Amino acid sequence: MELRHLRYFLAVADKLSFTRAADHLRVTQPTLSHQVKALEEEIGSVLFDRVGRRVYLTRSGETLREYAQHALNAINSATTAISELEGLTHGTLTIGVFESSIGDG
Amino acid sequence: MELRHLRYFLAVADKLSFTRAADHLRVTQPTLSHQVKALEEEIGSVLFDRVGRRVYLTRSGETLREYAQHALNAINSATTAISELEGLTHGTLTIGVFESSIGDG
DNA sequence: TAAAAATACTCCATAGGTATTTTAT
DNA sequence: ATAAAATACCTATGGAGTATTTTTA
Repeated sequence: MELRHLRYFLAVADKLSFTRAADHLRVTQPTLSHQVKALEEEIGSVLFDRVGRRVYLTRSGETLREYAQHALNAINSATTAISELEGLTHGTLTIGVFESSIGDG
Repeated sequence: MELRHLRYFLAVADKLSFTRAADHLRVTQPTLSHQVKALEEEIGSVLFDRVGRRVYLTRSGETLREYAQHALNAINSATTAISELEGLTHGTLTIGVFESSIGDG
């Protein structure tokens, strides 16, 4: 399982449509269908009921949706936190320049 | 970013050694070095200080370690929860068979 | 000089695309 | 007849490997 699978799965769970989710993700519908199917096969559980053209989450799908959202939230938090760390480093450097300019005049 | 990056990163963070982490993950050391470097470039932050042969986590690395562990824990919880759902389905079927055998004898 | 990380390259597995078919409205 | 998902097939990106170099303890 990779984050790609979770991102694709969540888009379909959100739109309840492979076509609209694919459009949103800027990938093609067959790519999305294939990746979601691969995920279902890997975890050994069907995530969506394909009833005609309509798509619904199964119990497994609803369960995965919650945990997958938590996982992606954690990753977003990580990148934000690291950006802030990097930002602080820049901030410190900027203050150093500012202070030396005070000493000069 | 993919889960592979996080799994590899966490292994190095745990062992503080690319060689031993690679051995643990059953991949080669160059593969691991390359993937960790790709992760560092993607998030725009160095995750490990390579001091000679020694490897230490940077502040960014320590930060990512926490969030990455949360993300992977969520995914483990998801697969466990879904397995239990699938297990329950099996259990229900088994009970059905048991009940019909009571009716017959 | 030995041990570990980085680099250079090669290969192939697979993500993603196009074309088409299937299936319900 | 139409719209959406599935399937078949193809391409090419990049993940992973082998060989080697660099570095330092």
